[in-house]
Amino acid sequence: MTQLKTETRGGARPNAGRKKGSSPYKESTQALRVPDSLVLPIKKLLEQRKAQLEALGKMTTELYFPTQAPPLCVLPLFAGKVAAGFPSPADDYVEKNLDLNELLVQKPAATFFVRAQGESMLGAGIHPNDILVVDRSIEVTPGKIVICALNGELTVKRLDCINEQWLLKAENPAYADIILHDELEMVVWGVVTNVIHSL
Amino acid sequence: MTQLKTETRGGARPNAGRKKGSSPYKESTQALRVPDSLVLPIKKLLEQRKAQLEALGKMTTELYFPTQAPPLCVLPLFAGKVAAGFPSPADDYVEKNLDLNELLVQKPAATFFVRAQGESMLGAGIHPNDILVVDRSIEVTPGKIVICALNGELTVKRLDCINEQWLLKAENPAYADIILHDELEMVVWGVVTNVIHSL
DNA sequence: TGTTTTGAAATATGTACAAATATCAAAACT
DNA sequence: AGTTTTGATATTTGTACATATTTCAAAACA
Repeated sequence: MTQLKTETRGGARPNAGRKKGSSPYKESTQALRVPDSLVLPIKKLLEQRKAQLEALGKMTTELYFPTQAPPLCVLPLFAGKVAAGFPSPADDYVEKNLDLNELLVQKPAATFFVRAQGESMLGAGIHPNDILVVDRSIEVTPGKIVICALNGELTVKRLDCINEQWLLKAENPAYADIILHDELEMVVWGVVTNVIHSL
Repeated sequence: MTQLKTETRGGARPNAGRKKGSSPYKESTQALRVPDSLVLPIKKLLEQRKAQLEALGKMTTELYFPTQAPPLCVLPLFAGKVAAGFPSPADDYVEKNLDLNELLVQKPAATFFVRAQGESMLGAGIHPNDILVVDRSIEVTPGKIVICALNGELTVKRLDCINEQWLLKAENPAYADIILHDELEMVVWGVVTNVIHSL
C-alpha cells in the first residue's frame, strides 16, 4: 500500500507555472513541415536567431537585430564564355550557386549595413547611396576602409598610419585627408567588406 | 449484420501505393518547430521552392535552381548621424532592417549572377571581379546596362540607340563603342540591376 | 485489344499529445 | 528576517498517429 504524502510546498496558486515567451525565441512556436534539404539551413537559422536574441539580452540598446526574417534565396552564378544563347549546364557556365547573405555576411551578429553619402571614396568604388556591408569583428588595421563616427558624424574613409600619425584618407583628390588629433572624437564602428551599388 | 464484400480490384500487389518523393518538394519532409515570426517567411520560401521545382519540370536544362538553400539573414541598416559611440535606438539611426536577397533579388526565378571581367565599365561603378545581379525579366531598353553574349563572348555594356543604330557603349574612354551590325551575333541575357564590389 | 474504373497500399501531412522544462509562491531552514 | 528547498502548474517541444493524398495493377468495360 502506498503512503499518501501530503506535500505542503508548491501547490496551486496564482502565477505558478512556466511563463509565456520563455522559449529561446521569446515567442511561441509552431510545428512546420519542411523538405529534408531545408532542415539543416533552417536549423542553422534558428541557432542564429537564438544567438542574436541572447546577444540582445546583454545589450543596453535594442533594435540591432531583426524581428522578422526574409525569404531564402539562392541563385546561380555564371562565369566565362557562352555559346550564343543561354548557357547549358553541360558546359561549365555555372560557376556555382550563390547566396548573397552567405557571400557578404560572414558573422551575422557582428554585421550591419550603412548607406554611403558623399563622393569622397569614389576611388574605392564607393558611390553616394551605395549600401556598405560592415563587419565589426574584423581587426581595424592601417589600410582598411572603416566606418567611423567623427564628432558624431558618420563617415567612411581609409584608415592609414604614416610615421605613427593616424589618418583618415579619402579616395578622391577633391577631398583632404583627416589627421586624427586628440580634440577629434573618433569611434570606429567597423570595417567595410563589401559595397552594393544600384544602377 | 454487415455484408462482407469481396472486392476483386486493387488489392495487394507489388508497386502499389504512393511513390516516394511524390511531395511538391520531390523529397521527404519532416516536422520542425519554428518561432511564430519565422512561420510566414519560411512558408514563403516553401512556396518559392515549389514554384522553382515546378518550373524546373518544364525546362529542358537543369541547374538554374539551387538544390540546397542557404541560411536566412536579416541585419540592421543604419543611416544619418550618430552621437559618439554606437547608435541608440532612441535616435533614428536604424533606417530599417534589410535582407540582401530581398533588396537585390526581385524575381528569384528570373535572376542570376555574373562575375564581371575587364575595366570597360568602370564609369558605371563596375570593377573587375565584381558580382553583377542580372534580372532577365526587365525590359531591355536604350540606356540600360545589359549582359549579352557577343559572338559567344559574355560581356557587359550599356545598350544605346542613336539614329536607329543600336550600340553597346563602354563606360571608359579607353574602350570603343560596339556598333551592332548583322554579322554580329548578339544575345541579351538580362539587365544588370546591382553591382557587388568586394574591398 | 485498348480504355476506363476501381480500391488497397504506400507515402505525405497536419496536429494532438505526452514528456520535458521553466517558474514561483509557500514552506522549511539558518 | 533572509536564504534555500520544494513541487504543482503553465508552457514548451519533439514526435507518434490519424487522416488525407497519390499511385498503380487488376478488373471491368467497350
